[in-house]
Order: sequence, then structure tokens, then C-alpha cells
Amino acid sequence: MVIKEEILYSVGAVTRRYGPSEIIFNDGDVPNYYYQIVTGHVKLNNYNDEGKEIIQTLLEDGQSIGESLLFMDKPYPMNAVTFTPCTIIRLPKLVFLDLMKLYPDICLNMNKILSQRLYFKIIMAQNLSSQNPAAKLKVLMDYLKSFQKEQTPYSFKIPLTRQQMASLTGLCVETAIRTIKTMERNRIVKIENRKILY
DNA sequence: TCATTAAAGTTAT
DNA sequence: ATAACTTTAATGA
Repeated sequence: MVIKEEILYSVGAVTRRYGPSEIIFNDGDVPNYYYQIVTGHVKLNNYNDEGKEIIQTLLEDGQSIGESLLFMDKPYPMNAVTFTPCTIIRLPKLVFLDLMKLYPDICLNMNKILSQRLYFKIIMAQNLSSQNPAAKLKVLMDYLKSFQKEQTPYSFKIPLTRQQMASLTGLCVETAIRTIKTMERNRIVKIENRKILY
């Protein structure tokens, strides 16, 4: 969890429930709040020139949403949308910034979060240019698997749909599917009733 | 080689 | 039931 919920509540944060595919904020909105997920899944996305969805990040329980925008003065460059029912804590930006000034440990932890976000961005940026589809998908799966304790082959069930994997790597679904199939033939992944094991 | 389109099967809600 | 996801095949850049 990014910031303890008790602390957030103690300085006036409020909770809001969202249904699936509800908008938390839109591209172009002015960031006025710090958001943290209590439960549920959220995606940060964009749409390219001809309507194809590009997913920037997927976020789940305990993670903050769009925190990187709160330290400067620009509108959001992406949308935040729930894709499961969510409970989300919201705290005014100015109160959030006061927390940063007041508690070095919370501030340091926020830097850690920003560091992790940046790391993911660097990995994925490299990925988006050049590279064949199999390499792109492998980079994504390697990143996801890096958080698992168990590192043996095929021990990790990819918690994403092929659709999401495609949108994260800039591939079209069909290519993602075909590529995953050939990766299975090459023993890079296993597929068990449609789930990808890596 | 990969994206796009279309069509159809499968799963989840 | 309906929507979302998965799959296959044909076609074109």
C-alpha cells in the first residue's frame, strides 16, 4: 500500500465506490486529487490516432493513481478507468502535498513508487519501438513475473487477458494471440485452458 | 511480417 | 441474454 489508509482518512480523505468501466479522470482534466485504490482494478490509457486503445499501466489494490502528475502543474495526459468494481480513496492535492512535507518517510516511499513507475516506463518504451512481437510480449511477461517469488518455468499464470497484453505492447489482439501460440510451440510458455503460464 | 476485417466460438456477467 | 474475450482465416501494406 502506498500510504496507510488510516493516515489518509485522518487528514480528510473520502472513499468513493465505482462500478466497472467508470471514469476516474480524463485526459485533459486538471489533477486536483490524490487517488489510492482500496480494492479493484484500474487502467490508465490513451487512444491513438485511429481509436486503438493503448494501456499505459494497470493498477490494483493499494496502488495510487496518477500520482506522478501531482508534483507539477499540467493536465492529465491519460484517462483513468476502472475495469472492475472499485473502492477508491480521494484526497485533495494540497493536503497530499502537505503530507509529503510533513512526513519524510511517506515522502520517501512516494519517491520509491515514482521510481518504480519510471522503471516500468523505461522498460516499456524500449519495448514499443522496434522489436518483434514475441520479444515485446516476453519483456512484458518478464516484468510481471519479476514480482513473483516462484521463478521456475511455467509457474506464473499471466493475470492479463490477451486483449490487455496487446494494448500494453501496441500489438493487435490477433497478432498477440498468434505470437503466443508460436511461443507455446517454442516452449516459452504453456497454455492451460486459455491461461498463459510463463 | 504484421494490421485489418470479418465471422464464429467461448466465457463471464 | 449480452457483452467481452478468443480464435481462425483471408487480404492488403
